[in-house]
Amino acid sequence: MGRRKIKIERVKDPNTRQITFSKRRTGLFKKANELSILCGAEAAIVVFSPGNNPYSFGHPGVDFVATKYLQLEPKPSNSLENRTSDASKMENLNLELADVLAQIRDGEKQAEAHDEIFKQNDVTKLSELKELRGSYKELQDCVKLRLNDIEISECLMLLAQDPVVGIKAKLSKNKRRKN
Amino acid sequence: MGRRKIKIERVKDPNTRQITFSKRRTGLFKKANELSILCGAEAAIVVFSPGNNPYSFGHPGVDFVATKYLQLEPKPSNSLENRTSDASKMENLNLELADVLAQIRDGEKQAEAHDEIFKQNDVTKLSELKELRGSYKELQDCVKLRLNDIEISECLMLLAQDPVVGIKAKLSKNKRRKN
DNA sequence: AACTATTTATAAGA
DNA sequence: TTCTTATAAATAGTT
Repeated sequence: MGRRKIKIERVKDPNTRQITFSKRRTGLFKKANELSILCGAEAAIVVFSPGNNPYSFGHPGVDFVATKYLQLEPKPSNSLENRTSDASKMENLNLELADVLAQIRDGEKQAEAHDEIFKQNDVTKLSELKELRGSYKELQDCVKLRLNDIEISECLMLLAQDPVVGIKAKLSKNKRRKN
Repeated sequence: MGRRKIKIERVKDPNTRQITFSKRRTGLFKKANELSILCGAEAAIVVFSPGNNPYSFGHPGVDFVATKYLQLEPKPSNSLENRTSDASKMENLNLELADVLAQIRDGEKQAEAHDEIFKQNDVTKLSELKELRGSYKELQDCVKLRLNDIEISECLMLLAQDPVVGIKAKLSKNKRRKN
C-alpha cells in the first residue's frame, strides 16, 4: 500500500522500523475500532513496540475483554479420578508435540530453500519442476508420518512448509467458521 | 474500501454484520501478523463476534503478551471467583474445535488440489509457474492465520481434561515459530 | 508530520 | 454461497 510493494519480513533499519511500527499500529487500532463499531464486537489489542513500549486498544476496554477471554481458559476438572491419567497423557502430548515442532523447524528451512527456487524464476524445464515436486512431497510425507495421531497434524504439516514470506492473500478462499 | 463508502456505525442487518465481521476480523489479524513480523513486535488480539464467539491472534502468543501486559498494570484483584458453569463452556469449546478442524480439512483439500497441479506436469510456462507459486503462498498464509485459533482451542481442550497442569509448558512450546 | 503513488482491503455484485 | 471487481483506505518512500 505504498510507493513500493514490500516483503513482509523484519525491517532492518531501526529507524524505518520504528516509523513503520507507528504507522501500522495506528492503522491497526483504527481497524479494530471500526470493527467494534460496525459489528458491535468486543475487541482488545495489546502490542509491544520494537522498543518494548506497550500500546493497547480496547472496546469496551482491554481489561473487560481480557477478563472475558481468560474466563474461558481455566478449566477445573469435575472428575478427580481422571487427574493422573490425563496429566500423563498431557505430558506425552507435550513431548510428542515438541518433537514434531523440532522437525517442523527443519522442514521450514527446506521450505525456504524451495521458495528461493520459485522466486528465482529460473525453473524452465519440466524435469526441474518434477524434481521440485518430488522433494516437496517428500517433506510432506515425512512430517505427516510423525503427526499421524495428533489431531492437528494437517495444519502443522502445512505450517512446516511455511517459509515465512509476505502475505498476498485471497482470503476469501478461507472458510469462515460459524457464521 | 469497497464499492461504496460506508459510515462507521453499527451495521443493522445481522447477516451483513456477520459477513462484515468475518472479513474485517481476517483483515485485522492479517495486519497484526504483518506488524509483528515487520517490526518484531509482540502483539495479541482478542475479539468477540456479534454472536459472542471468541477469536484471538497472538505473536508469540496471546498468553505471552497478555501476561507481559498484565504485569505492567496495577492488577489489584487476582480474583479467583470464576469456577462456575464449566459444562457449558466445555460445550462451546467442543463446537469451536470441531469448527476449526473443519477448516483444516478444507485447507488440506486445497493443498491436495495444488499437488494435483504439480502432478499434471503441464506447467510449461514461467508465467504459470509464477501463478502456481502465488496461490501456493496464499494457502500457506491462510493456514498460518488460522493456527493461532487452533492452538488455543487445542490447549483449551486439553486443559479441559486436566486442570492447570502442563498448560504453561504447552503454550510456550507450541507458540514458538517464525522469529 | 505532510504528501502521493501504489498497493491492499473490502462493500457490493455476480 | 464463493468468487469477482470497483472503489475506498492504508501506507512506503519521499519532502
